[in-house]
Amino acid sequence: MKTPDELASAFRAAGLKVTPQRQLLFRLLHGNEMHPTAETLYDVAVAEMPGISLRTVYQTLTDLATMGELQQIQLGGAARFDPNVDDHHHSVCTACGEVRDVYVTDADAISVAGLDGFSVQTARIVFSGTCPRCASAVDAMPAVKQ
Amino acid sequence: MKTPDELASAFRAAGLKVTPQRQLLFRLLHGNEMHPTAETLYDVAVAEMPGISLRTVYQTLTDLATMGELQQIQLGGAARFDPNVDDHHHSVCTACGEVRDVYVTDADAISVAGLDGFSVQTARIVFSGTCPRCASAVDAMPAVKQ
DNA sequence: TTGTTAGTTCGCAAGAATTGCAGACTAGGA
DNA sequence: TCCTAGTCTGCAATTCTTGCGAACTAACAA
Repeated sequence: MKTPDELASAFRAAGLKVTPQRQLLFRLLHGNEMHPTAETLYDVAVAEMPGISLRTVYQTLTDLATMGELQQIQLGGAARFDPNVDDHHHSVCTACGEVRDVYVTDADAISVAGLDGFSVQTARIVFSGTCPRCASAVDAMPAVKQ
Repeated sequence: MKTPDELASAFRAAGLKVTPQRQLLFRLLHGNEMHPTAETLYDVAVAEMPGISLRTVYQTLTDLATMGELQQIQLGGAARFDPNVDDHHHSVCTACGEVRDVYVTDADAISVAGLDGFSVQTARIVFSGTCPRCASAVDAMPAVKQ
């Protein structure tokens, strides 16, 4: 994602206004690797700007996603937003729900069957499994009877 | 997914009952490549069994997914269900929303960075783009002024 | 065949996530 | 400073899904 200043310019260039609410969200998102939901981001935003509405957070996130400054990730439950728009993918821990960025190289090496003329714009990979922290938490747990 | 008869046995073996509603759904799902939502499947089911409830469809789909007989796909909007539990992936047309199965080989060839001890259980790829039908529909459309 | 009961179905209400709307407000140019 | 297109907020509405309880029934035993 662009820097807050660059986003401000981009918004003005697009005929959109740069409001304090938007500036706050630009700042909270920049470099953010938490893959927040709208609600999560709202919680943080409210702490800095009491009175900002969840509606505005949704609106701004949607705007940014439409402009391609944000990647929207659907994993079931609330959508997550990722300011990292580099070509990358995600891992999701099925235990704690944490989402992390994953970089895949040699993706061109794979062979795909069944596309039958389908023209691919994006290919997104989601790795599901257990993050190191949750894996060690299980190890540390006392045995549980089934 | 197993055949309806095999599913019936599996359900009984698991201490679950085989009701007419479930048998109908087993049948509607078997070999189904439509990737239906719960609602879509319900519409078809009601036609054959007036009175079956959407609640039961959700319940049965959840049961099947828990048993691993069904893959649940989250793409935003309603969840889709895929009785094909082979190792495969999906393409989604951004124009018409159609979901199709896609088979990827040599997937092991890719290199992944950033997993950092994350233990992968499943990797799912979603290809987004335009299906042949929608692509040709666009070609056939008169030019539109922006 | 009948009785028993654990599991199921159904309808409704509730919950979570998201969007539509309208009135008050304001950024940014004239 | 004024004007106005665009924005913000709160609320209602919508969509998708799940919780719950009463009525029902598959499946097993007698």
